[in-house]
Amino acid sequence: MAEKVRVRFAPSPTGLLHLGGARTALFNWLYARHNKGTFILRIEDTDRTRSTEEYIDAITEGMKWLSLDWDEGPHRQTDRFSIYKSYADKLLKEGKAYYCYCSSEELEKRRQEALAQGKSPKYDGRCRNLAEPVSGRIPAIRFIMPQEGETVVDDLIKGKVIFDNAQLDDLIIIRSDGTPTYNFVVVVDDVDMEITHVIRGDDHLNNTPKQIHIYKALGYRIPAFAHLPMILGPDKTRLSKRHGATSVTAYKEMGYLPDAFVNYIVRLGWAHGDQEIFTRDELIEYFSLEDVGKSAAVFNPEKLLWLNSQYIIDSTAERLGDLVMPFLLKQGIIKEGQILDKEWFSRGIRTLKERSRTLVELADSLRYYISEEIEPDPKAKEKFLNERSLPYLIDVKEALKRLDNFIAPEIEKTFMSVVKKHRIKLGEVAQPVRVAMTGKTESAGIFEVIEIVGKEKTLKRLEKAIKIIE
RNA sequence: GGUCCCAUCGUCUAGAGGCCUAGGACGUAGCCCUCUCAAGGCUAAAACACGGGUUCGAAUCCCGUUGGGACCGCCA
Repeated sequence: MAEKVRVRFAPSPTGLLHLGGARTALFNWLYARHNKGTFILRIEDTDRTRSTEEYIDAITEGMKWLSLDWDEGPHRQTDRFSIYKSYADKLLKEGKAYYCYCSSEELEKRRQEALAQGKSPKYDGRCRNLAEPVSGRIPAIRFIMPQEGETVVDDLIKGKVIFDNAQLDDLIIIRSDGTPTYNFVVVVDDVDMEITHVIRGDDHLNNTPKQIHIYKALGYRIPAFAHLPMILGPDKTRLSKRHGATSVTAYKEMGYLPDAFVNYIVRLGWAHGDQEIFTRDELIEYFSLEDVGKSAAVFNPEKLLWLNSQYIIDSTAERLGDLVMPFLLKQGIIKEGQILDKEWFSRGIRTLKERSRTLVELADSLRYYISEEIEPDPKAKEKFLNERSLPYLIDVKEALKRLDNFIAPEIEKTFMSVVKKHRIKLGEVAQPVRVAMTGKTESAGIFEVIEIVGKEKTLKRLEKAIKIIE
């Protein structure tokens, strides 16, 4: 390895950071970290009408949430227009580019006609050999593509891909308004930033031969390419808004842990034997482009949910406590400034870790520990808070009232005495009590719930349930 | 329409010609555990798209078919 690896993630700020972008960023980041190289963030905002500051913030925030830290940037292409201009002038002077006076309306019309006739809608090169400027028109600048021979893209993932140059057309590198276009700036920037490996989605594979010719015209060495397969929605089409949540921010808000999310998307197109769960360090150690698959992957929310639950189980109660706080606030379970006893809070979380798949679910369960009052779910109330369970509830309440050592094992003993007295199964008393305590038919172990809720609130909740029945 | 890419259980994937009676994971079903729900454990159903080659031998190599996807902008 003679040369230091330099890679970049180059999103256009025309939307939030989506799944596919996040994975492209992740693979670039992993490649850089694995090879002790440099990871650069570059904002491709040459399309000024669609790019916004808000989206730039959203993208960097998404990356921060995933802990994908960059070493250089964010560079912004709008800050670099003079660089592109000078390269374009150079090409013009060397006869490798020319002014094109066709209007976008004319171009669009010709394109539609060609398509309608089933022909390839490529530019016919009519301005290529113009002797005189067309007066009254502001020209765009086109790059001259070779029309013969073939271009080979030697891709690290797809292998050798051969393109016929005859299908390439002279592409616009500078618009008539003077702004540069994507296929041009991407090359200039990758050259200027000394990018060694271009790792991006395979929707760019067809652009690559054009870019290779620009590299050549500029007299630069061509970087290595690695085209990542797409991530598709459940209907196997490209992931888009209609597939529901596609931005990383949405997953943050749904209560996913960033490490679980990263673990999920890294396995879309990459594998390391049979291993499913990886620490960040393992990812960096194992990651290799050779292990990236060629075929597109369908996004599967169920598996992400499972991974998230595994990450929750493996997290400490203290960390989960910090993570769940914003959700408790948002779900109205605690108020701003409300202070919870740390030890008590962690105990509660420990009982809920393995039954919460997301932080939203965890917060929701925490409600029955934290809230003063419990509103029983109507169905649960109907099924368990009735005449039949009334005597059990009364006996449990009375027994607990007499209990001083209010800890789970002692609470269990009081339940067993009620069970013995009525010759019933534990479930017959546990379920009504659960509904009284949590409002639901499922929860953490009932003795632990009672211990954590505490004697005072427990008695209140039982009394309330008894009152409901009577 | 043209060009390019891709093809193993429903989904993510392991698989570099014999270790494959095709492995793991999610999901699904059943059982165990059990105060509920989970978690955990065990078990089951579930795939090499199809057709030709090459080879002693093919999920693996080649060709074709079919199917899916991406791109063909003064978007990126």
